[in-house]
Amino acid sequence: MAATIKDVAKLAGVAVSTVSYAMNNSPKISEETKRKVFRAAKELNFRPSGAARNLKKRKTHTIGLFLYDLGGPFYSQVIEGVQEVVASHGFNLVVCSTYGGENSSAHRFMLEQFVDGAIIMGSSISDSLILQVASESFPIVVLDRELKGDYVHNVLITYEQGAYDAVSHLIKLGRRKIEFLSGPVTSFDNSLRYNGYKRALEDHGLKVPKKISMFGRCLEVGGYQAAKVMLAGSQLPDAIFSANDEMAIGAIRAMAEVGVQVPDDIAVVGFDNINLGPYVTPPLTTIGHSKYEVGAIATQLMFSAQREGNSILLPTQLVVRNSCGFKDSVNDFHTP
Amino acid sequence: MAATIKDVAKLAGVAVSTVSYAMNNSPKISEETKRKVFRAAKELNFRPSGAARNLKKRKTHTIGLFLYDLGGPFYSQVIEGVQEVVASHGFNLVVCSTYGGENSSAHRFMLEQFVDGAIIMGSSISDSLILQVASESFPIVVLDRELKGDYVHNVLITYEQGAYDAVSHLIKLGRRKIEFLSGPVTSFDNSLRYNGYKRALEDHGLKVPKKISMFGRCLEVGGYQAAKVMLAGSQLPDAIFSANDEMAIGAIRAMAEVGVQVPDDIAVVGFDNINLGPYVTPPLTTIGHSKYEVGAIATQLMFSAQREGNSILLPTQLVVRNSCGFKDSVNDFHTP
DNA sequence: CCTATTTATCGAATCGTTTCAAAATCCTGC
DNA sequence: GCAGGATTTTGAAACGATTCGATAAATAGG
Repeated sequence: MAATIKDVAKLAGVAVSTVSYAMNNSPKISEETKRKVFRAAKELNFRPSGAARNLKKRKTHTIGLFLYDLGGPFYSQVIEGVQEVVASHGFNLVVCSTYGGENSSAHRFMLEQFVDGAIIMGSSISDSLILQVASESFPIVVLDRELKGDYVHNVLITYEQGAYDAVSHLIKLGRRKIEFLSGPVTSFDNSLRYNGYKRALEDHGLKVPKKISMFGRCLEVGGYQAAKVMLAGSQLPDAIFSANDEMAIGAIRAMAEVGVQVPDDIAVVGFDNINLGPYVTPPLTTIGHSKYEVGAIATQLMFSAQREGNSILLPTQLVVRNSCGFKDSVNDFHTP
Repeated sequence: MAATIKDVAKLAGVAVSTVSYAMNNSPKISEETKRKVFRAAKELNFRPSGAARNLKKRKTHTIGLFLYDLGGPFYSQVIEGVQEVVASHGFNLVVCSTYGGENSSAHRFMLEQFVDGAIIMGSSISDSLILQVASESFPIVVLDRELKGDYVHNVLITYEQGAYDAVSHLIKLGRRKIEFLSGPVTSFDNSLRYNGYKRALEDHGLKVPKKISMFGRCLEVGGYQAAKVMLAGSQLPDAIFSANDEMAIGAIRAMAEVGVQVPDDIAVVGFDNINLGPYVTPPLTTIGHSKYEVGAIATQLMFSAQREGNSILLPTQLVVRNSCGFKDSVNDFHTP
């Protein structure tokens, strides 16, 4: 099998501890001995066992980023932010999925202390597990919920305000009958968006229609189907506020199919400002937030090693494009 | 600190080995003792150390997926394919970046045997390292190059043929002066695409123009800039074959800005069939390949545990949309 | 009732490193 | 040439689980 430090020691004619020091480039070891050790190590193709090292040091030098669904387009920028900061600290980063509940890789890694810290997004890891494992040697940052506890930090986004802004924008443009295209009702993010939507309507003296249910996952096809159902109804709204861009795009497709004009007949505003937004017809008005920053800040928070849970709130911006019927782009921060 | 198996043993009044057996639900242990042990474990909030387990078992039960850039939109479906198959084997999956060469997480994980197998995509992990570490207990699948060795498998895609098909399609539609928008010249994928392009031109008796260099990374903005340079030249081509969709989309944007009509003036064909393709104006004709399948098959290959390196070749398909001037969609397999 | 057999538990060795404290070796100045 | 300090090297004890073989306890058969 693979050579161990013992084999190297034997071949180099020194003690095991000497090899260890040499491999770690300790100044205690003379240059000559180091050379001998390196030569032996190379000859045996020696590679130190991470498992043994981790066990002895009780550290893994690795941070975990736990996401529900690794494939999601939304995540990629968050990942980049995390990656960058983790690397700048000289740590390793592993990204893994929380899909599968108790049996997910993420779950196991948290329990078995495979990582020295975690950034968690997209639920499916319970609050209680997080509170159970968070500690000085295992700080945790959650991105998708408010959770207080020692060594548990939050990075949140002003989703409620963002939704408020989106809907206010629609109202300002003269829309009165604005429906909400909802994501999964259990989602914290979704309910914030709904609250903002509701508050905006109420503040402007409009009555709040009943929620539109959505079909399947919170994706393009869900928006498509929801819009189809809506279009089959009697009273069409004059605007739709969608809990995310994917669904908004699906809704636009559904409307295009039956000849409903966006934005002339119905205005649409999405949420998240995904890359696709500027490319659809009409280009999607949406609420943006800086995903890279979320990742980067979350990671910094994790490394800050404070006991008391910190909570950071990041802003959203209205990104005006065409789908709401207001052509002059005010602050289109993602023109491709 | 965290409780160890020893503490549990003491509290439960049994031997360490008994706790171990109990925690692993061995039938050797009586139900009563198990209950005692579980109670003690819960009370101490005991969580077994993965590092210790890995060391003793010399297995991590984890597969690594090593990508250059975790954020890439292209990867997400590959990741899903891998994730699914890995999970179906009851293994953990970690995704990590090869960015940073010797210091990348991926590099360290390979050396330190943090994973029991690896799927590698996007170079930056050298052939020699792969050959060095591949073994019966560490099978490797590479997705981006041809590499032969024991326990090293390849999953390749008929990129050359795909490019040939794309260019032939353009020629069939009457285009004669077809330029190539190149990705990084060092890339294996890119050179296959170039070869297919060249062969198609030659087979049809057309002369091969000199390559268009590209600017920056192989992204939308690279295509945009390259097209700008091209448009500034005297002799415009009547078609562009782009090494990937992102650059094709950038090129289309550049042309739209100066009033060059796609596809009337210049036809454009991309490569990869990314999600964005159907949404741009005009919808992008491209060469598709099944990314999910690549991931799934690669993973199966990895678990197959064969010594002799296997090589699997997956096909590409021409996806006709509008950007090449042929409206009737023949086999648009990604209508959203 | 005693041996034979099964069933439960235990002790100790082990996985491959790190690291402390002790031992060995090397200097340096007198 | 040697005491005493600095420098190198070493041995052994961890780290926290698993697992083999041995022991102890329970059950069964005659």
